[in-house]
Amino acid sequence: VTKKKRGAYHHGDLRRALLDAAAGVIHKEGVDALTLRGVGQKLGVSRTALYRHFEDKTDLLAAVSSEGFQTLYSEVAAARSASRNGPLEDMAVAYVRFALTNPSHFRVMFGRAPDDFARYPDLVRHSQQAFGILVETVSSEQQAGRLKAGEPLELARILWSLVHGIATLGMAGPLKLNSEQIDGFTRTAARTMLDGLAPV
Amino acid sequence: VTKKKRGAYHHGDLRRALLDAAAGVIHKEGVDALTLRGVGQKLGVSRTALYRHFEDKTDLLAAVSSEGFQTLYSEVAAARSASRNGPLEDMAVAYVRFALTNPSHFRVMFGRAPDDFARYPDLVRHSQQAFGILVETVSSEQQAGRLKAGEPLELARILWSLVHGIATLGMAGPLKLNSEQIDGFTRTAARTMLDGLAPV
DNA sequence: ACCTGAACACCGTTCAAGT
DNA sequence: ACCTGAACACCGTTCAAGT
Repeated sequence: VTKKKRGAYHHGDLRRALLDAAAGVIHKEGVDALTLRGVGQKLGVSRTALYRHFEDKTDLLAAVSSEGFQTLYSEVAAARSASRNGPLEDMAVAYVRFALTNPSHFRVMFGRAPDDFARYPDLVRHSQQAFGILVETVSSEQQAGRLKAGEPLELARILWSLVHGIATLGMAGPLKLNSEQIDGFTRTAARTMLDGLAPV
Repeated sequence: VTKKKRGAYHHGDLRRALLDAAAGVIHKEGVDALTLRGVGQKLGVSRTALYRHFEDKTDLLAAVSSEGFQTLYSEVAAARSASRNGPLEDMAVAYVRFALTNPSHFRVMFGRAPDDFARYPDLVRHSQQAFGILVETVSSEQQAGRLKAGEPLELARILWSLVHGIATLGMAGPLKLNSEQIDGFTRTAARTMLDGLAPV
């Protein structure tokens, strides 16, 4: 975040800078602390400059959310590639880790009313991509005989619910697990579920 | 919501009225639409009358949240008493139904940063009570030989995560299930998990 | 005790005007 | 095109004053 001299134009990639600044505030202080005026000020830009790049505040949040889904996707994909304990278990750990490392960002991605974000095709696409890798992995695990038969979409939804629940509750506190315990808990939960999904 | 003549005192249970009005706005229009001024106006009361009963807006939301946990608890408890398909499965359905029937209320209960609500003992107590009935049920199902042995607290956490994930994702849309499908999905998910939890 | 209006320090957003 | 300050219609919250 570099200041620039007053009166000069930004003339860099202001959109990128706004996105990074917004994500930074969200990460450090939470969504409630995010104000368009504050972000502008931080970049040495007027409070309305933002409207050249985003329709409104929701639009900004949708873009931040969209980038969150891209990060989530790539971290889950990396976990699958480097998997040591089975792809589904390691993907689950990566998902939960992302949530606990970026709790405010995660809340922006999932904490809003569905309609708020439905009209952002980019966001919808990236969130579907993040789910897609799970469905795909379930399918290939079935074909490899490591998972019981059944509609892969349904099995994926069940697994996603479990992992998402751990992420949400672990974050919100009620699970009362610290960051060292959470990995182990996630693995236990995944294995418990997988035992029930083992081939007969 | 009855209007009263201008200038007169409220002199009823204003706290109760404020709580109900707030919950009503949250239910119908979402949390973002909740303003202290609007609630006061709806009750024919000045915009600062509320501060005689609540410290600030967060305090109001904590109280609304607390009542949400009480409702959730009693609906889950009722489902256990009237259970036909096993207590855990029917409790799961009740939990998810509550979330989908009161999505905005549910988001207020779970969607905030943990620290926001930690300092409200009433809220903490009621949310723990809601979790307590699950731990207790897991424990009694184990004693009845219908669940495999193990730390009941851990098994309860796993089950809670699954059910909470369904509630959150079902609500947010990504699960893409309508209210008729969600019951069936919840039952399937619970059974899938329970198969893995069956005694050996 | 309980309630009031006025005032303060903020917001997001619009818009005519500048370069 | 991109950026600006002024203005508008809101917020939550504080506070001295009323009954």
